[in-house]
Amino acid sequence: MTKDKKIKPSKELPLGFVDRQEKELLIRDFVISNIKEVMIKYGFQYLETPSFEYSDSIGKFLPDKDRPDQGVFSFKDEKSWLSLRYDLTAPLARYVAKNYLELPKPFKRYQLGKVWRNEKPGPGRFREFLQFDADFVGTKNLMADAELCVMISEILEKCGLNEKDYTIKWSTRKLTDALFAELKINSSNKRLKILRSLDKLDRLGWDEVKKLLGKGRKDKSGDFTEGAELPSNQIQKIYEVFVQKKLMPKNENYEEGASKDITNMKNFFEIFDFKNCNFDPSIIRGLEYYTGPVFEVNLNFEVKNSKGQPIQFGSIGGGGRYDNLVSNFGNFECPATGISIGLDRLVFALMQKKDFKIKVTRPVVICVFDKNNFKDYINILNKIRSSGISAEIYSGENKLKKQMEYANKIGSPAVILYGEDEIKSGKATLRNLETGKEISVKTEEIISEIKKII
RNA sequence: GCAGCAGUAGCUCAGUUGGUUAGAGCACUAGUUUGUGGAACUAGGGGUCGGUGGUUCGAAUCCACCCUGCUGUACCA
Repeated sequence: MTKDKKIKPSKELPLGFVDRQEKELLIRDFVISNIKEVMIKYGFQYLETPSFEYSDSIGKFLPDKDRPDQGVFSFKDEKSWLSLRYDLTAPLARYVAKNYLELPKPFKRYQLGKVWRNEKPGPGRFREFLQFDADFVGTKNLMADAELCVMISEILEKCGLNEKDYTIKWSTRKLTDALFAELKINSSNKRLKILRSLDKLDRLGWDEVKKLLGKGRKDKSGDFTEGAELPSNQIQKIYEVFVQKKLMPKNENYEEGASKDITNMKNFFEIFDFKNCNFDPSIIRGLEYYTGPVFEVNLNFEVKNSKGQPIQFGSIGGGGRYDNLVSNFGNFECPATGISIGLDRLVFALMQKKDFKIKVTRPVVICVFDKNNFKDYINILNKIRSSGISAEIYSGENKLKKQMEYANKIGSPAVILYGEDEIKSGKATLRNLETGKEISVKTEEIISEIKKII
């Protein structure tokens, strides 16, 4: 080892990236296996696309800038800009456009994969995370939108949540379209500002959103956010629609769009006999590409950070209909709808749920007394392993005390001692690490005795 | 990006109005027990006090800038 500290490499992780340990990974595997089961049951195809895409095929155009727009990780090879994908929807649109003629219509696929965002991490939010997406491509039928909600609910309940642990809320973007028509707000900039403000209703409450719609808002750290500068009569109108939920006054835009979406969705939920969702006009979802129904999945139990403080957790996923996204790639009509779930966030929350337990398998440890006796140890080891039980021979070079400490630390259920005394008597010693009880067993009986312990 | 708070041992933190060799608990190592973990006791190792520059006889402590983390907020195709 060198004494010069300056040449030691850093042991820190890049901002927003984390190491994940066994418990979290096992819960993630559990969630994934549930997802796969449900997806097969609902008839979705499994797809994988690469982590990198050409920047422009996933919506990043970089005319004269040195780097593609912030938010994505990008680099330039000899010819083109490449970006790590920031979601799974954009690559899906690219994939569908590329294989349009061959694909069945509608095309139903699901995908699990990491996505990356080059932005500031928050509580439970990282710059690399695992996403699950399921989409219907090539249908205008709102049954698809409703079925996505039914399906996601089935996945969550399979993962151990009960119906009170989560909420699915839905609305349609046509509602805000109708509202903008009613209020004669045509500036897309202003529309966007209003949408963003309304999207914060559940987190901030109406009083704060009201400030955002008007002159602006100061948050609790003292930072000021500019408002949309709407006059108070317009704000009042928005209040009636989105908070009081008195529905829209009659106008053609509403009748033809939002109203149809809403009755359609309600109808399908009824036919599916699906009750665990609520119509909520304040569900907006910031994304600009949504065109119809939108939905959001929220968890209802308290989530804490590593310091034990409760945090604003927000939604674990959501989705909606994006009828124009795929057609960006070509001159064909291609309506679509889909849902995304942030798996790491779901797992993070599941880990904190009191009644949620995951089984971690740890090996029985065979202690080493005599380095010349590995033949016996391996015999015992093979016998245990071939019966399907996890086991290992202590792989270090320490004395018994250290071996016991090791077994204790890894959470091993039991150790097997086979030293001079055991060789003489022909019986191994099996120590239950939880109770500390030791018994002497013939090698043939080892397995049945271990099974009593684990 | 903006704002608030924070950075002292592997971890959690203490460190008085600036004053010699910088502390505790947990963890680690060794021993009490050379064939026995989770308890106890004894001893020990481990820190450029986030970084750089400044003020000072003297800085973990004061000042400036930077870096990192947490929380909120903005943006999020």
